This record gives sequence, structure tokens and C-alpha cells, in this order.
Amino acid sequence: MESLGRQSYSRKEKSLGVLVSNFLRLYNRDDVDLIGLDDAAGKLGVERRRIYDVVNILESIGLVARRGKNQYSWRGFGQVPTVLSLLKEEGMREKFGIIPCVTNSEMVLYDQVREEPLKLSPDDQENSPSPKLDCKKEKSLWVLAQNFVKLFLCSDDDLITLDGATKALLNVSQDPMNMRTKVRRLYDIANVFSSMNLIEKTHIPETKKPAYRWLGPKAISEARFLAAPLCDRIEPKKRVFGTEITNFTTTKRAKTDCSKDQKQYESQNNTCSVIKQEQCDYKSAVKSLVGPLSPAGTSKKTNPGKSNNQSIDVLETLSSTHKLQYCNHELIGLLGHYTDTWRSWHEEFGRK
DNA sequence: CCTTCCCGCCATGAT
DNA sequence: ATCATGGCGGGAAGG
Repeated sequence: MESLGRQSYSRKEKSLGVLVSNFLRLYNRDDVDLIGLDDAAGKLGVERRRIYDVVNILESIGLVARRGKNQYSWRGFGQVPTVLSLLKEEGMREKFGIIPCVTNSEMVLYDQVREEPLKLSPDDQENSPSPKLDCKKEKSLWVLAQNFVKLFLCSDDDLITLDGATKALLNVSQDPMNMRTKVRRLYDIANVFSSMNLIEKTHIPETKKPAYRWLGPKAISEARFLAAPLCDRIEPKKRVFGTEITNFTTTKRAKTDCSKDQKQYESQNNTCSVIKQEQCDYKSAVKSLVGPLSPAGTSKKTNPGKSNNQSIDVLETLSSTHKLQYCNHELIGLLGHYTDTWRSWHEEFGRK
């Protein structure tokens, strides 16, 4: 039915790296707090599946945090140095303690972070206080990405090749097939990180083999992702590339579920802005509320989230503009935490 | 040819 | 059952 649209399909403009750039350009604003997956997919013109990739990788660096179903929160670049030092510490402590265990036809990752870095969201609402041993989920992209950066942070050698990383991240895989799959993921991750300038693609001097060099958080060119200066709208004025190409031209499947997708993508576009608006209101409210409350007063028993020292350290490294931004994000995070806590308490008491 | 890695099928888990 | 999540690898673009 439809023609092939524009000539020359380019694989490059659909790469994860580009997607991430657009993602950051879209959400790296001081007035963004919540990120809806559907909203992101719609605005960026890609299918949902890709957003999962982006968000998982970004989360490994602390740029975003999972808030709940369909919802992530923007944490910002100010968070990155903190997370990186946590990762480094962790990586050093366990000396690359990723011990893959090959059992017959299955690969099982041993242990895994018993203490997750950056613990902000206490896992959605409704969480029974049972210390269930879970961590079934911790198995990939997110973890792989973290281990990848640990390699850079904990290695004395700053040039790392992808199959070197593969070798290091799983234990001498005998199966070449398994390795191929893993390398694919590493390509994805590397693309994302290099598009942020966290790492840089080069090659080994002698061998000419492609490799990556660590550039570090200070090299992250946040400016590139600051979007337009001053206040402007998130209007669809700048439709991103081949918007929705994938979604609708590829009706290869006669499954009968086309209508479902369509429906979903239609009704989502304005949800996020509404939420964002509400959050802004919270923000100013909280600001005035917290003023007299925050300094050492601590009337609450438990301290949610993180240690104050760390936050303060981070603050020292930021410009005044970003300090404000950072503080706001922290406050929103705390507010969210308290809200969640209160909600679960309320539910529990209400029920019993 | 080999490297890079997008795409989307489909398993798995939550509701 | 439907929906959310994301592992996984085929196979095509890029070099």
C-alpha cells in the first residue's frame, strides 16, 4: 500500500545511540520529573521495546530510575558521578566477582548485587515486608551495562575491546553462540555510552582492533542534551526522524492486533505533560515545606534514599543552576518515597 | 568476506 | 485472558 517512504533507509539514524541522544534532549530539562514509557515511545517515534533498552542502560548510570509500571523518573547528570563511584567501589570490592556458572544448557549468574546501588524507589507500591529472596530479575542489560563500566573503572588498562569485555563478563565461554549474543548487547551498550561521550571508540594501536576508551563523567557533554535554551515547549515541532516508521509500515504480521497498538499509541500523548504539571506544583509546595524541616532536624525515624553526605558531595561539584535542579530532584524523590510509604501503611492499616 | 547491531518474536511474569 | 517487560538471535546494512 504505502510506498517505501523516503528513499534510502539508513540504519544509522535508527541506532540506539541516536535514540538515546534524542531521549536525553527530550528529557534533560529541569521541569521533567516523570517519564512515561508510552509517552517516550510516542514522542521519539519508536516502538516500546526500544524504550526499554534505552531506559535500562540509562538506569545503570543513574540517569533515570524506575518508579513503577510504565513510569521512570529523571534523575539527571548530577547523579552520575555518585553512581560511578559506587560502581567502582563495588567493582573493586568484589574483584570482578561475576561468576557465571554453566549448568548443562543453562547459564546462571551467581549471587549478584546484594545491595543495589542507588536505592531510591522501594519497588512500587504494595510490597509485602517479606524478605523474599528475589533477584531473579537482575540478569541482564542493566547488570551487563554496570559490569561494563566497572571494567573501565576497575581496570588499569583504559582500552577495552568488546570481546575482551565479553570474556571478562562471562567466564571463558566455551560456546561461541552464547558469546555472539552477549557481544550484540555489548554493542548496544557501547553505542549508548559513546553517544553520551562517556566512552569513545578507538582502536588498539597495534592490532587495529576496535576498542573503547573511558572518558569519564566529566567528559559527558551534557550541553548537547540540554535541549533548547530558555523555556520553550515540547511541541511536536521537531518530529524526530522517521517517526513511527517501524510501527505502522511493517504490518507484516496478520495477527489481528494492529488495532490494539494503534489504540495504545493514540491516547498517550498528553498524559505526561499533565503529570509533569502536577509535579511542578508539588515542587514549589515542597520547597516551602521543607525549608524549616531539612537541616538536621530529622523528625522522621528512617532515612529514605541516600546519605546526606553523598548528596552534599555531589552538590559541591555542581553549578548553582544545577544545584537547584539537583535539590529539586532530591526533594521529589523524597516526596515520592514518603508518599509511597504512607500509602502502603494506609493500605495495611485500613485492611486489618 | 566480516563486523556491527536493528528489529521484533515470543518467553516470562504481573494483574 | 491481557498487559508489561525484556531476552534473544536472525539476518540485513555497513565497511
